[in-house]
Amino acid sequence: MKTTTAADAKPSLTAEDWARAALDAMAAGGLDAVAVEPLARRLGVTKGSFYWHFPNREALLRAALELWERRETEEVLARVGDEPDPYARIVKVFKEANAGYRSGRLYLAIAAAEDHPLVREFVQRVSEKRMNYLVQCYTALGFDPVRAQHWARFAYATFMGNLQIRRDTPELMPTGAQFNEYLKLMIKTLIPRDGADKGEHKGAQEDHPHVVPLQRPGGGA
Amino acid sequence: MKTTTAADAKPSLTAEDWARAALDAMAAGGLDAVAVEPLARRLGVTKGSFYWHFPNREALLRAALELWERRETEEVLARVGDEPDPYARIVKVFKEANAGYRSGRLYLAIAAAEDHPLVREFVQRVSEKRMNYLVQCYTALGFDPVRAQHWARFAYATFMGNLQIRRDTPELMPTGAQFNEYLKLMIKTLIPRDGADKGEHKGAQEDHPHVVPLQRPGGGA
DNA sequence: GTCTATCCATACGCATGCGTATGGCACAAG
DNA sequence: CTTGTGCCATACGCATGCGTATGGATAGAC
Repeated sequence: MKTTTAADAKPSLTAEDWARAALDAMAAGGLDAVAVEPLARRLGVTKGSFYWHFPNREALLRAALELWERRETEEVLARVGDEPDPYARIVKVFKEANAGYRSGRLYLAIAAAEDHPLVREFVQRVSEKRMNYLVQCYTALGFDPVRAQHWARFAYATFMGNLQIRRDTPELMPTGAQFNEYLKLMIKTLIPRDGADKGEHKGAQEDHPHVVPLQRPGGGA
Repeated sequence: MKTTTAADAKPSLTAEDWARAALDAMAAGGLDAVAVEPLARRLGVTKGSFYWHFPNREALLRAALELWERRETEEVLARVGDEPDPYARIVKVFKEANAGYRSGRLYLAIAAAEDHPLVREFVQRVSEKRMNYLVQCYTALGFDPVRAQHWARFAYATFMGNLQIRRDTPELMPTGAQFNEYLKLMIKTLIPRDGADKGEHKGAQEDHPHVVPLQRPGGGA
């Protein structure tokens, strides 16, 4: 069996193995947890291995952040995939985001080290990509640019805040049916039916209605 | 003149001076920035001073967190003060929270170190207090307990997410009139007029209408 | 079998932070 | 003037992490 995570499988590590381990450490203990010697111990080797694959700690950090950025964009594409309905796209993103806790936790850990210039650079790119995706969704729903920006920011903020709540005070997050109610409330509130200012949407459907309002197929990716 | 912040004024430091400096360091560089020797340098003294006021670093951390918790609760009380209208209370909290960036940044820095048991304890207490306050507001607006919880969590998440956005990608936050539009949108969306499930509120007033719906004076503090 | 490149271990110097031990200095009490 | 206490400096040992220098092991090339 090849685990590629423990200290037994591969007789020879790769740079990406180190990057993966660095991301794990980051999620667990923040930026300062990305230390060469502890990572080496966890990988079952010594520093000698590390300084063969990387010139220094900064290079490892960069590799880890690049891996993270790649994962993030791939995950977003894999999650929403080929969903044509912009309404369903937002719903999918929101549900997946609130379900998968691991990726969000990693984001919070990385973003907490925004004082590091390299980290800041990556965090900004990833955040802007996410926001742009949401802006495109709301634009496809018929919102004018300014209102699409506002609603996208609103939804993104709510999404990020839920991550924070789940991490800091998980007992404040409901479970089971209550959680589904909570999700439905947010989705219904955060996705008005059109770009008009009044009369948001008043029908309470089952999961999400398939009333594709604009259906703009040639979006992006 | 007594500055109590630099390294010149008081000939003798107090434990609270250290706690304040620890909070400043926390806001700037996270939990690991609360280090004895760097703080001593910043205060213009040496470790000898610190270990007279505190037995160890953990005690400083506790003192700093206690100071933080005290500040947080005082600030909330000072912000909303004696506002009787629950609608206006939520609006005030929201506006103050989005205006004052410093306190929110500190919260994010502290919450990022939730792996530390002591930090986690304080973060949970502060978060629960804030959430409870919001739940009370929504309850005063006529929401049943479950829906009050949902809306309070929703609003709190949005509030936290805005902090995060402002810290990580400030260029995604609008300024001036755009920001006021954004604020108004969130407030209008996050404070439905009553606890009913349909027909949220359809009038678009100026700032916030003074249509006190329930006016429950004997809330709590 | 020898040679060479790949991958890693060992050992060192350096820097920084924690905690302790001890000495010093100012100032008020007596 | 002495004494004691509050407040701090200095110096030490210890631990951990970064980066470097160098040697060793293994596997394919020839």
